[in-house]
Amino acid sequence: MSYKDKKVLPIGSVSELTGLSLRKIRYYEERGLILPERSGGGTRKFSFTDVEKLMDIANQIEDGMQTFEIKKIYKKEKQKDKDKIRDEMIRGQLNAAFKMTK
Amino acid sequence: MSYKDKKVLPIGSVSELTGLSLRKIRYYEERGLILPERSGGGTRKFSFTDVEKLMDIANQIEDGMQTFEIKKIYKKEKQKDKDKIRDEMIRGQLNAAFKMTK
DNA sequence: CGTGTAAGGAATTCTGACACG
DNA sequence: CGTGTAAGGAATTCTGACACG
Repeated sequence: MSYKDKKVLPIGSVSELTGLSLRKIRYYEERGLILPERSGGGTRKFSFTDVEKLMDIANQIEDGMQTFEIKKIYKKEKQKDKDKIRDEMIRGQLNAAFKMTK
Repeated sequence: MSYKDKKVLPIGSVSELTGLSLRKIRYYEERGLILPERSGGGTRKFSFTDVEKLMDIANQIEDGMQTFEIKKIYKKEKQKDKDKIRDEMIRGQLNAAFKMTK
C-alpha cells in the first residue's frame, strides 16, 4: 500500500485540499461514499485517495447527481474490479492447466 | 508538488507512521531537522517527505549521531542540490549560446 | 544532549439537532 | 436532499518546565 492509501489526514486538511466544508465531507461519509478510518478517540482519518474521490464526488454533485446514484456507480466500478481479478485468476488457472497437458 | 510534499499530516499520524514519540518529533523540529508548517491555530502539519526524513533521523540518532551533526549533513545535501541546479542552468545557457553561433 | 512526563490552555473534531427547501 | 449553523463535550495538540543524565 502506497502513501496515497494511508488513512492519516484529519478532516481539516481534507477540507483544505478539496475545498469542501466539513459538513459536506461528513455527509458524504454518512451516505457511504467514503470510508475514513477512526482514531482511538474517534477522529476521522482520510487518505489521499479519499481526497481524490471527494473531488470526483463534488463534481458529480455539481452536475446534479444524487448521493445514492454516485454510490451506485462506485459499487458498479468496484464490482468491475472484482470481475477483472476473477477473470485474471481463471485465466491463470487455465494457463497452468494447459501447460500441464504439454 | 506531489502528495508526498503536501504539509497535511497531524503530529499524531506522523507518530504512528514513524513510531517516534510526540516529544521526539517536536524536539527534532526544535533542532531544525524538520520544518513542518503550522495551521492558523498553530498545530503542526507534516508531509510524507517529513515522515521519511524522520525515519532517517531516527536511524542516525540510533547510530549515536547528534542532532547538530545530522543537521550539518542535511545542509550539505541541500547545497549539493543547489550546485546541481546551478550547473544545469549554466550548461543550458552555454548550450543556447553555442547554438546561436551556428 | 535527548527524552519522558505532568500541567493548563487552546485548537480541532465529534455528534445530534434545528433550519431551509 | 444536501448543507449551514450553534451547542456542548471529547480528543488532539501546544508550550514551557522539571527531571535525569
